[in-house]
Amino acid sequence: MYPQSSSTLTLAEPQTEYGSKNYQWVEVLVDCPYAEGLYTYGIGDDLNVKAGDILSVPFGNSVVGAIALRLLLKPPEGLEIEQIKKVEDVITSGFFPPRYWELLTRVSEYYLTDLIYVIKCALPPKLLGKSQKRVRLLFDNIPPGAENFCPRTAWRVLELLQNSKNGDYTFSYINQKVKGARRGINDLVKRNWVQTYLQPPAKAKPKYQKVVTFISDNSSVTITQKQRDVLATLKINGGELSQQDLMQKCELNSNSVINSLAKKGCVVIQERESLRLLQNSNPEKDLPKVLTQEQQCALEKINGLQGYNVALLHGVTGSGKTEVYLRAIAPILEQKKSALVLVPEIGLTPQLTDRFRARFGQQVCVYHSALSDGERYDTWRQMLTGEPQVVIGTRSAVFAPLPNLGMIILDEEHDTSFKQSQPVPPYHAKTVAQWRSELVNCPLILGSATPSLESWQLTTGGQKNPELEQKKHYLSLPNRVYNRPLPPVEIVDMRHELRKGNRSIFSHALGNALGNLKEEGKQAILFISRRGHSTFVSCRSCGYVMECPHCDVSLSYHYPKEGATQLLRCHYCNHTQIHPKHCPECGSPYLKFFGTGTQRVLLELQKAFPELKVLRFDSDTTSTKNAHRRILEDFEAGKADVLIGTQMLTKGIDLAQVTLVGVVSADGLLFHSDYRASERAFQTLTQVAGRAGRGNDPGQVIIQTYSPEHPVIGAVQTHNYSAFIATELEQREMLDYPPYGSLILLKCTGADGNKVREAIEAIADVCEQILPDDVEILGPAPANVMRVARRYRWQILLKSLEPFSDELKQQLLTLKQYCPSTVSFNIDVDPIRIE
DNA sequence: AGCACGCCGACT
DNA sequence: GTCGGCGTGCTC
Repeated sequence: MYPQSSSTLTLAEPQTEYGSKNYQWVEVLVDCPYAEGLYTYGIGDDLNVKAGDILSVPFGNSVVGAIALRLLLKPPEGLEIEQIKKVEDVITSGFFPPRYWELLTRVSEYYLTDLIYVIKCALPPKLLGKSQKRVRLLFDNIPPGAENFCPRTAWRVLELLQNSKNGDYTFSYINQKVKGARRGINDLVKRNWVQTYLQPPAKAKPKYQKVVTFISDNSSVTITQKQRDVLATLKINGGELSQQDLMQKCELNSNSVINSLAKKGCVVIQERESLRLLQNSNPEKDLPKVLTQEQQCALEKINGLQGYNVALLHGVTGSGKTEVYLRAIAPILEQKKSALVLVPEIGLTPQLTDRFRARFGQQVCVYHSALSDGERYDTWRQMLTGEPQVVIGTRSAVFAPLPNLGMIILDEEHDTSFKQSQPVPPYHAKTVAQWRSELVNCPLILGSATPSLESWQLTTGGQKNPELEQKKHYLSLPNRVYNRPLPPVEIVDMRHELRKGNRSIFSHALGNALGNLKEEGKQAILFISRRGHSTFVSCRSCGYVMECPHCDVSLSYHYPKEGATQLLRCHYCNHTQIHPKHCPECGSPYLKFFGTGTQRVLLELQKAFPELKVLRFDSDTTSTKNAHRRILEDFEAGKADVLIGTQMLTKGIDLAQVTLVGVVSADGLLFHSDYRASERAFQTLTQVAGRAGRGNDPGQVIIQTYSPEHPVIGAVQTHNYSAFIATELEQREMLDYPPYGSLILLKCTGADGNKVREAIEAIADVCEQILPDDVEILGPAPANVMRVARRYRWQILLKSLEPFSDELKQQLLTLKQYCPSTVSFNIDVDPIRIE
């Protein structure tokens, strides 16, 4: 199926026998865009290179990361020996678990992305770092009055360097500050006033640690009392300790005692890689809970799965999906295999991680982008060991290099953050997870309270492929644990409130419920679909709307707290400016705010209910590390009565004290042009509503809207998922949208609007010619917001009832040639958001 | 992508 | 002549 990759594939597998043959050359894939194809390097005597190793090699003018694909006994034809450079260093040796290459090449081919990009996203950051060219000032060589001797550009470079702290900048920085810096630098180099040098890539080096292992104590040599103590301590601790720990336990000030023991052959000291793993919270042991009959039933099904199978665990909010995961993983670990748990955003699910840690202790590790590079590197190395473990991670953890994978779980599988179109490859973690479980032949569990239409269709609809039909399962948890009811959902028509003379953002019902909160000692969550204060600012006199100078959108008003600076901010490019006192168009002082954001709700809430303590939970307040956890912990500890937030509130928050959930306005979710808008709105509202009544006290949900007749609102109110999904599927089928048809989005962006438009039109013309009739070409059309951060965006949507063939997709890659260099071209396979 | 190289017009 | 701009092509 993947002919061009299969040859390199088998050779890169770790089990390949290298024997004692003397390989002198290696074919590598270099980490350099536009340098597709293989390059050959020589291997020095000092290095031991194997297929699958990660190397650093000289390439052009710099040192780049590379992956060794296969070893060669002689250099390829048509290449002079003198041309071949030598491998500089081995960064990491042999990490590819079985079938791993196949997974990577499959991602590369399906998502039309160079293999090297896929490899990069599978590896921890900085592992394939590129070296930087830097320029350093040679202070002693510069004569006084140097400016009179050299040309203008050279002088400007010199001046820049002299004004810097160390007289040392990167080449690209100088190039950016001084135009035509290259010549200037060359001139200065000739005069020997500056020096250029390459800074090698910052390698994520493993940290080594000395480990002392007990060997014997009945040796013929005599040992001292101190030495006897050390040996005793070692034996008590399982015969092995790190030198550091041992010294501490025995109150030794140096390693001399241990060294003399090693000389006598009583112990051995080894250098071993130590892993800087996160071991902060060590929660109490969590024991398996008594399962409901439904949980038991689902668990038995999962435990019975042999090899590749897809199971959708559809459990309403609060039905105890996590407990099912935990119980499903336990036997996997007993079989000495590992499990992979994928979650939408790790920062939002500290509770899930804690729960796993409490159950499985040190066997759990977490892998996501909020970790420092060092932590990520260590976690990654730790996975390679093959020890049975549970890896909890976000999207990219689907590539976790676990050699004995026994199960993959995708929690909150409906979440759209599993698919991102930037940076490349634009993969969907669910799709990749499915491939991976197929390749390593293990079950895939998809869990959600609001399954995506794709997963629903996959596991409940009929499958054309009879093999898949046998391997799909639908497991349902329709009730909450302890027979807790789902919270009743009250819909408030805000037009009605207005007619009754209530101009506040809180309806009568929501206001009442908030007013009773303190008395009842309960907590509430308020959901707002937007951050900031107001969504746009407009002049009452002339109607002028404040707009972002770089994007085609209006600016949002930010007013974090009383007395703070009033700001206007663009939510697309983050442009920020001070809120003007007067309209820039007509000078009128009457500027009015429209729309409701988190800040405004916060201020209004404090005004109406000064006795309530409030916490805000959105990307403005959670940008720092661990902020999510801190805010949630404070809230859980009762340090506030109300938690106000955006979409983040929908994900995995399980707080027993919350009885009231208020949606300040559902309207922001209901009206989007996107074909998935309804599905997403339904999921968001249902998930938010599900935060209520998870403890022993019953919950209550109030949704405010100006369009109560909207079908999504009705479905959320009645908790009727299947009815909603049936109508939604019908509409998708009618229009050939996923899960029935397939989509590919072609995007062109660039600073010159006309150029972008010309390029996309040329591409559309070619598409008409090369694509078969059954592929529908929608567009070209400008993106919903045509200009973002000064760049114009146009797109073409390709729609096909049959999946796009590999040949056809390859043809799409050739479309890039119709874009001039100033216009960038991007292909998004299976786009999830079309805007 | 960088970066060199080479060609061309403008200016001291 | 020299400087600066820009298009083309290469990296084992």
